Amino acid sequence: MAKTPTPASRREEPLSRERVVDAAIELLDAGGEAGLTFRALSERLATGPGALYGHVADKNDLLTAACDRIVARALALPAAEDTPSATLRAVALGLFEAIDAHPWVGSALTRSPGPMPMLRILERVGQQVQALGVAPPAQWAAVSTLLGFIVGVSGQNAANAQVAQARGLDRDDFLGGLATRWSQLDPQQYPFARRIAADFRAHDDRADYLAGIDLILAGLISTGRVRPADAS
Amino acid sequence: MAKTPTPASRREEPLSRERVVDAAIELLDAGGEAGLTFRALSERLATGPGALYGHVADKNDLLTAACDRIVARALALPAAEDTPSATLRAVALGLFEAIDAHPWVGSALTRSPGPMPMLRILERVGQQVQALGVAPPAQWAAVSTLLGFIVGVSGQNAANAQVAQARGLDRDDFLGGLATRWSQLDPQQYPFARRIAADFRAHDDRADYLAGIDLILAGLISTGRVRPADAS
DNA sequence: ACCTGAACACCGTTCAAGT
DNA sequence: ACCTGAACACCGTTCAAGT
Repeated sequence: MAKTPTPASRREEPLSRERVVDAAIELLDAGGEAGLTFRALSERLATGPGALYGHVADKNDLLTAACDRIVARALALPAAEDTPSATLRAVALGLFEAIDAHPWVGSALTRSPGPMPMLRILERVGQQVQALGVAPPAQWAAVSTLLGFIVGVSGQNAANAQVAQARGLDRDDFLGGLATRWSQLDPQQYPFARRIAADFRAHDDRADYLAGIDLILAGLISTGRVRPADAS
Repeated sequence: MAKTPTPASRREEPLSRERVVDAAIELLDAGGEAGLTFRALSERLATGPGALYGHVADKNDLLTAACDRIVARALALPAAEDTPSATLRAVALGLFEAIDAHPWVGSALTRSPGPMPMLRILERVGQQVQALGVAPPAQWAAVSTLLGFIVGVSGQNAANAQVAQARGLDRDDFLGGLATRWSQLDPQQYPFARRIAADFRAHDDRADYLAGIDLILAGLISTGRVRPADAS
């Protein structure tokens, strides 16, 4: 029932945008998007709420900056692999895991399409698509498919985790409960959901995610946009 | 500068969950997620804010119900086509257009993974995946890929539209502005974004979205999970 | 049984006053 | 120049009082 997990970092160094964003990430990780409050944040930084506006335009700016920090870190991690498609898989998995660890990033990413965070992902994914040998006219469609899939599925997965956490369940109990409810649906109206329930209970998010990436890569190969040799 | 576009529906019939959700959708369409307020909603329904809690558990319940209404309508529309993949494309496009017309549905969908709206989409997409002849063990991975892509890309597209609308720009001006900014990026750090900028300016969201669906279908075929004859 | 609307415990944001 | 923190204009939600 601890209201303040860490008593608050004392005020040694002066306030800075970096320190504000760091503290915001801690609050977001601890309490989700609802946990980020200018009052809680200023308390943690041992100052008044008004002081934050010297380093951050508004709450949206703060959320985007926090999101960007996580994304930048996640993209910096995976090294170049032997083949473009292996690197692409590593980048995609790195993002999946970063969003899984910081579920609020999922919704924050979708909200701010213009600025930095999405651009970083676009660049990293785009470079691999180009390295795969996709011709310029087809590059945009390939990148937009991959981008949508990566951000969409990672965000969905994180949302699942958030709901589970909010209800105090672990992932397996949450999926299990959902699967049980599906298996009890009206067979006339929901035949597929009923039948898939068991597979859903046992599924591996990470494996399915990577399978999706591979499915898209397979599509790029089979439509002649990538030479098979270029995809690991 | 009209604060109340429609003066408010007079109170003839009694309050009901349906009427509350209908009014919520109007507010959401008019002002996005920020436009939905229990005060504005109760005013529109000529009652007090407290009265709404008789028909709706809380704001999240209301948002999910509104989302579900839109999704149910969108899924009811597309008729069965000649082939499963053509039907799948029609369903996917119907959702894309519904989310484009009601951008708040994008984020609402991602937020509530358990309940109805996602289940409806899962069922509809799942039935087509099954009709395509995908074997049961591979069905879940195929459905989860399609689901993530459909919801992810549609939501991303809607978020773009929302940001553009919030800044008072039309879609072309918004994309054009983004493309211009990309084309001015540092060529060392963002070579891909720079080069893709022109294609991005000219791209067709709907066409790219359908191309993504086809890419995933092509992947299902080439990995032997679907017989080519079964995909239109 | 259902509605009403004031009241409660919060928000993000601003801005005069301080240092 | 930068911080402070009270004040403003809002929220979602509750609940005694009404009908």
